[in-house]
Amino acid sequence: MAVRASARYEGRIDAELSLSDLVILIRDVERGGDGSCLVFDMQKGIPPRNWMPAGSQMQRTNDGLIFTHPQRGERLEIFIEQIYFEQALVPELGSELLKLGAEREFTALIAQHLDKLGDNLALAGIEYRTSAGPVDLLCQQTDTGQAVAVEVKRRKIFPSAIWQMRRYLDALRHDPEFRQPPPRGIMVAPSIAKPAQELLRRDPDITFVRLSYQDLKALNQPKRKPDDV
Amino acid sequence: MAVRASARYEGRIDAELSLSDLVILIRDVERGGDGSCLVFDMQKGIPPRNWMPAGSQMQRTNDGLIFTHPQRGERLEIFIEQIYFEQALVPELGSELLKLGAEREFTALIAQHLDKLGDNLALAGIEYRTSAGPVDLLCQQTDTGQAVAVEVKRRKIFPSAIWQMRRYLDALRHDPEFRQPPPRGIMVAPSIAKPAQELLRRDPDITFVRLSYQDLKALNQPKRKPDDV
DNA sequence: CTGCAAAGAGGCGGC
DNA sequence: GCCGCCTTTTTGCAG
Repeated sequence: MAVRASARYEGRIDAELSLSDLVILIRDVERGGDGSCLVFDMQKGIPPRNWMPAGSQMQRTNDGLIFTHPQRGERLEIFIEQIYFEQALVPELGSELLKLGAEREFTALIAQHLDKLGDNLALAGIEYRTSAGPVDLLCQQTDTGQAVAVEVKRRKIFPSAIWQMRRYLDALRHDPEFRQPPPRGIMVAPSIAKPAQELLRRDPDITFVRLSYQDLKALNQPKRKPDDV
Repeated sequence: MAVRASARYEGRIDAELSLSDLVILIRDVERGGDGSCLVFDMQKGIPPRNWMPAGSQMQRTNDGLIFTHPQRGERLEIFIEQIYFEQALVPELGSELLKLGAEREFTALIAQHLDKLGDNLALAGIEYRTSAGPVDLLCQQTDTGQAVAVEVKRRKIFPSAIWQMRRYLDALRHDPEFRQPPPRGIMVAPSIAKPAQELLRRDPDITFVRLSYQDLKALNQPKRKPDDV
């Protein structure tokens, strides 16, 4: 549905959308949808300007449309001035999305290439759960038995990630299985912000290894020469 | 545009979208759009299944559509099996969205009601920048001069927010202006998760004040009785 | 530009 | 259900 309309949302915040040219996607429950509604600017923006969650109820009025979600206390009113076009249809085939290269695969690849992180590392656990949360990879030095927590970021590392690692290490220091010798940490990411690097400079327990998903994928596909495209 | 199609995205990750019933929103630059493209499942989901950012170039092929964004190294191919409908139009009126009740307003309201956080508090700064990041509100005890960092969350507090506060306090302890007497912190939010509460129980420097945007709005509009609706 | 954090975040997996 | 964390996060803001 494409319209010229304004809108008002009340619920988790209050919001007013000015009169503008909009595309509205309605997932009508009666037509196999989940009861959600999305309102987009026709010109720009990835996120919707307004929306209602799955399970909303729709009412048509003289002015336009009203969506309500009583359980969540949300309400979206759309005041339609002009309808450019409207089309209803019943979807039959749902979609499935397969993603490769998200953090899970990145972590799995690193687990296959622990030598890139250092010598004598053996995998002790994936998503190992500490009291401070799950560590992406837990390794152990085969020579000393030292636990090595590995935190993988697909994007640039910021200071909060360093603190996250510090919490994991602190939790491991209270874990009877890994407390001795004192554990250390490795941050793996394609890049690191300067303030985060400064934190590491003063922290003898945590190191940074620069590695991207592309780097690791290349290791698994070593047959292509660099000039092949 | 509503279609039965499959899609393949290559760029920041690799992704494959199965053959399914989809709604495609194309912001064609030639028609006043920003060059972005959004692909939605007709049935469900707030976020798009696939998308391309603003500034992408579109090509029509026999199979369907190809979007490329060379600068960002992204590519989205859509293989169309059936077109349910297609409609092109030129948007004329862009939208503006006014939001009330987001964290900025919440923080501003708290600044007007510091008495709700404790006695003898005076505002020293909004979004006060420490070396660890900006503190929402910085206050000072008028009696002792103690700095009081206030962190405002519009939603439930989780442990990471407590650690965020600890970093701010640590930064303030190194700030010549506020290091003495040792600063303390107040977390303001409508609720707090149990693990976060447990952290606070052991932390004498940080306290939690339960307060929601609705609560504060009510304080500014005290004329209505509770039974008015 | 980088750094940093909010978002009406949504969505996923684990417990 | 709560909790923790990732996201092709996007968006906004300040230095």
